[in-house]
Amino acid sequence: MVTLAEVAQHAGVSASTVSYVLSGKRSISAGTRQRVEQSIRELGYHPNAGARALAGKRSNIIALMIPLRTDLYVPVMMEIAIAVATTARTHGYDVLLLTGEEGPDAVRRVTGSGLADAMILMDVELEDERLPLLRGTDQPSVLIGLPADTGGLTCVDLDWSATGALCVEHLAGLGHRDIAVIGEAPAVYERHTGFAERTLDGLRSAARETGVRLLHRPCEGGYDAMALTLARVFDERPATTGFVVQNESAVEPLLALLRQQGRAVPEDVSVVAICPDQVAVQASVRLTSVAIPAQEMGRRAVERLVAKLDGRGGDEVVLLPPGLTRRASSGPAPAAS
Amino acid sequence: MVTLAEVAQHAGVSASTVSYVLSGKRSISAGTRQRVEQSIRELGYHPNAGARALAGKRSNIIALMIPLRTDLYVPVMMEIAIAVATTARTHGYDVLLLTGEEGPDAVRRVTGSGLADAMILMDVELEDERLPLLRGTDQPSVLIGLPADTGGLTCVDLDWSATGALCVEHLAGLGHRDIAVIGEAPAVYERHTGFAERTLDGLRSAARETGVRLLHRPCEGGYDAMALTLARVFDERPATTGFVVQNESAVEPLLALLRQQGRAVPEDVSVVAICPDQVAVQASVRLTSVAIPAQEMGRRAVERLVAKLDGRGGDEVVLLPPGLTRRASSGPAPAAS
DNA sequence: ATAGGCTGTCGAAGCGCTTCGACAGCCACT
DNA sequence: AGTGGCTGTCGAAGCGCTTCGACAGCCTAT
Repeated sequence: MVTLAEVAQHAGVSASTVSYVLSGKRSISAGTRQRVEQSIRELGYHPNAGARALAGKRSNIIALMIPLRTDLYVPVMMEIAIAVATTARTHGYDVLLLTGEEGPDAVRRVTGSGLADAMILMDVELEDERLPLLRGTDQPSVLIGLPADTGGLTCVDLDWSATGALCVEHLAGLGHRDIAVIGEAPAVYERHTGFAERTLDGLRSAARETGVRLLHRPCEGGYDAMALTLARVFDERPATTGFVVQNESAVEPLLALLRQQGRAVPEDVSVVAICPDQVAVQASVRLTSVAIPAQEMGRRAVERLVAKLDGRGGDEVVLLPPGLTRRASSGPAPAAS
Repeated sequence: MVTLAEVAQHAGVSASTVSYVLSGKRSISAGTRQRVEQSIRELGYHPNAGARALAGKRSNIIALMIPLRTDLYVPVMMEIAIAVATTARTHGYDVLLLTGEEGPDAVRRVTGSGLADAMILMDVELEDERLPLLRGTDQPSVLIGLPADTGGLTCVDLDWSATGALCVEHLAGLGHRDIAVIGEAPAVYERHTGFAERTLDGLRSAARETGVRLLHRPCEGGYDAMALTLARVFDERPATTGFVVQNESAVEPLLALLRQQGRAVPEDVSVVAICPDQVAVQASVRLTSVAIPAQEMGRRAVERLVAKLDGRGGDEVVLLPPGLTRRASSGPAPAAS
């Protein structure tokens, strides 16, 4: 293991000079700088992370807490995690992966041990038990997701309410009067996940404003669950011509079932999905959809966090505006039969 | 921030005594131990990670390098990552998330800086450029996946070759003579990802032994790509009655297309998938499948790694035996028409 | 009664780095 | 020529922990 002192000796300067070359916190003459940099390269020096954290009082590590569950759209989580990791690296930070398993204890542990300088929390519930801890510490944090009370917190999320509204407005604009919403699994609503409830709010208020009828049904993913749900929908509202799907593992089953029932998309029934673009494009019918900007969310979260670590900017709620892309799955409502 | 010294003072002992209570490396009288533990609790003490790493020469962090790409089955990666994180925690380790982006540099950085004590690499290619570095360092590592040359390396993986063989044997045993393999995206084969090539080997040698004809076609995920591939398959081998699918995002499209063409599963055509159980169960036809034991792989990788860190056990290749679960998508080959 | 061996605790050194204050040398003013 | 202000470099003091050697006190075997 090469140490600072060895580099210093090799370059013929003192250890502190090498340190200042590395950090840029004091001016160094061009000649000295070059000699030091040369020595660093020749010796293959890497600063020791522990020593750095100890002396500098910051670890240059960001903790990312991901959900343990896999009932929510996993690729989105993964994409966020990857975006967080790569963005963090561009700012000189590494990412520590925490699972939801430890719960609030993880927050205490990380805060207390100085393992990480800051944290990003995913899968935030409306009344999340980790929030009091976050408010009670001076360690910066960013939530991906919106709790009920955002006071004193920094959050980044898609504007789910606007997302819901957008879907309804699109369908209403095409003349659909009866819209069914295929939602996430019941468990997601039961634990009061913010995005699910907010989407619902947006859907409902847009329905009210445009005067369309809305039927919301949670749905586990998969073919069988979807079949049951769909049967119930048409049972209760035979005139349904528009679907909004928020559960990605219900998308393909829904399309298959509609096909099977002889309902053409988009001639008889229109479908709007809330899902990553990749899913929308790969489906058996290219889906009109509102994208979930996973990368953007991860990137923005890190950027806000780094800003806070640098003492720039304070608490803030960043809501990304949704965008609807029209593809082949939505069209004018059929004439009433 | 509470320090060791403060705990020591509070408990009326020396700092080293507190340290020994924490580490258990020297015997401590019951009374002293209790007083110290009491003080730790009262003060809410957490050892400082940086200081610990510096003095103890180990960070208690495991680095996990996940692929940046998302053309491979993402939920599997995610499940592995989560399993790694939770298993690591039970052994007292945290997990640092590295993306493939930095490539070999990440290995150098982590090794050189003492950021992590060991690393786990995912998405290993047959001739991976990170391998020489791994062999050249004394930092323990485990690969999830199998490179061409496993000398001096520890690897954990599903036995893909046996997996392929199992699929063919199952179909051959049911009387199928013409089998089509729907593989991963072409890019996966082009970069010589071990698991894809090994599966193919297993499929081929089992085909040779059972005397069935095999047609292998790489396939991007999604409906359109699958439609093209399927058309080609039936064009070249009209008598095909068995399918092995290794690309999870091709599973549902395949089923939909077969249905659309009036080919009943499993009466006319049998399908065996290589995918996580969840996918097999959620599909529109409950799929006969060989499971990808993502959790198991993550867990085993950490356990091997911890063993190496503890000086137990050396290099070793752990191949998990595949298991085929018969569900509704496979049955006897139809009588030749 | 004495030597030897345990057990439990302490003090001090040191891990590799950052950062503060000191200061030598130089320039540009008076 | 003298003062003041820069600029670039250095030495030393820690950061909070682990670990080594020392040793006091006690018990057992002779």
